Amino acid sequence: MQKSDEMSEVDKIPARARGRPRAFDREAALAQATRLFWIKGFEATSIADLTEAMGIGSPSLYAAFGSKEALYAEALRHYRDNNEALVWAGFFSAGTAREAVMSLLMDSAAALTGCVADIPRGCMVTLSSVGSEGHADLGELVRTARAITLDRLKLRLNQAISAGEIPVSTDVHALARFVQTVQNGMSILARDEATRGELEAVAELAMLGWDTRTGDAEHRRG
Amino acid sequence: MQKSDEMSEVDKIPARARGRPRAFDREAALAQATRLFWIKGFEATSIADLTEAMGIGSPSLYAAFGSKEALYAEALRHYRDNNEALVWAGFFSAGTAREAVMSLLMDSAAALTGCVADIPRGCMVTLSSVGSEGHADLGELVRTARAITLDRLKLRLNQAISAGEIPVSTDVHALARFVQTVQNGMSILARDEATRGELEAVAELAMLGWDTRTGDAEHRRG
DNA sequence: CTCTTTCTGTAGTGATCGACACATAAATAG
DNA sequence: CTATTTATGTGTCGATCACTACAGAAAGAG
Repeated sequence: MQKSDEMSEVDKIPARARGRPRAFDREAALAQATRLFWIKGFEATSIADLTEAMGIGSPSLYAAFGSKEALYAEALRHYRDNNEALVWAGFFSAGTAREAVMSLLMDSAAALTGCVADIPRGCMVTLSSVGSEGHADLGELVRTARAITLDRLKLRLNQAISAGEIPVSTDVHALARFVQTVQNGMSILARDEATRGELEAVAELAMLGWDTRTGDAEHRRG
Repeated sequence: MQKSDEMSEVDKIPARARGRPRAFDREAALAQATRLFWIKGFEATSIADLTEAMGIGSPSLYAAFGSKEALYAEALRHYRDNNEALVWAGFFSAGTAREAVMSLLMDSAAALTGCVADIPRGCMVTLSSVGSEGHADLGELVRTARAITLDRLKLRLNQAISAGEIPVSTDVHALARFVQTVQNGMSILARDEATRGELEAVAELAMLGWDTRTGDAEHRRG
């Protein structure tokens, strides 16, 4: 099921494959395809749209990526590799679960509104709707990607309980679902042109619920 | 721009139009079209899908609705007329802004998971992505529909301020954006098979943020 | 050089897209 | 009855869909 002769044992010194060399930068073309899928979605993006944006002919596209579905799958990977850190770096480097979640929501507010890089608004994974009948495999792929957020949040919350940071009685699943809900909702608002400041205010309000639920009184306001 | 000879002055006693009568129930067919658009979205739903679900031929569809875009616009209206009350009835009948928002989120948790009627998961308007280039008019239509939620929330919050229910210092816009974000996020979770109970827990956590922000101490937990 | 391998551009595959021409059927108006 | 009006079913329009056959071009291997 996988191309086996892509990465041979000879890796150092490119060592020109065999035949005529590819005339375009595969990663650069993939980046353009990712951007297009991100903005328009899978169904609404045609091969003609893609070849124009990538600057190549359709035979080159199919030779390099296999099919539209396979290209989308690779675009998802490229999206993760290049944009995940924008939203999750602070989460993973934070000292407490509260700071981690706060970072996640604040960085999301910035990233989803295209304020930290020249990227489209909203999350490509969150807003993807390829799962709606047909393309079942791609649907499963994006649904799995969406589930990762929940897993990471629950893992971090459980660590916080072990560390005594938040009460053992905390409903980890519900709290993680809440944060996931807020982040998802921010993607939709971002696509409807909400500003970074508006989403940051939403993040702050979300953290108030966090503080109350986890009994962290020192951060409360009002 | 409107069909002028649809509702003539003679309204009582149907008074058979003139030619051959329509062989199908227009509203029933529209209901089927709405359901299909709701589940699959505008782009992914083809005329063939629609005619099959509606049980009519394509000439009948075009004679009755004009075009795919016009049918979608009518489907949006049908969606609002038949489903808005499921989510907004409690909001409008509530005595306080807090109860109104709580009702909105709780009823959303039930409706979005298909628990109160035989309807698809998630909100048709929230999850619609017809705005992504092409079909600019439909994009504007759904964006306007999405904005109504924010308007209603802000209106209700301002009333609450006038009534002395919440502090004058409350950031109405931010709080409304927050509730809108949570409701939007719930649509995405609902489509990913989250349960009514999970979304209700999310709604409760969201209300904790509300209570802290509005200084409503009696509802706090922890 | 020739042979093999791989990529590129032209051109086009069958399938499906949204939308409609046309003839016929079913109603009213006279 | 005939004339008019409207809806339906068959068949199909040009455009676009995802995808490829084919021939030539550009590289290494011998």
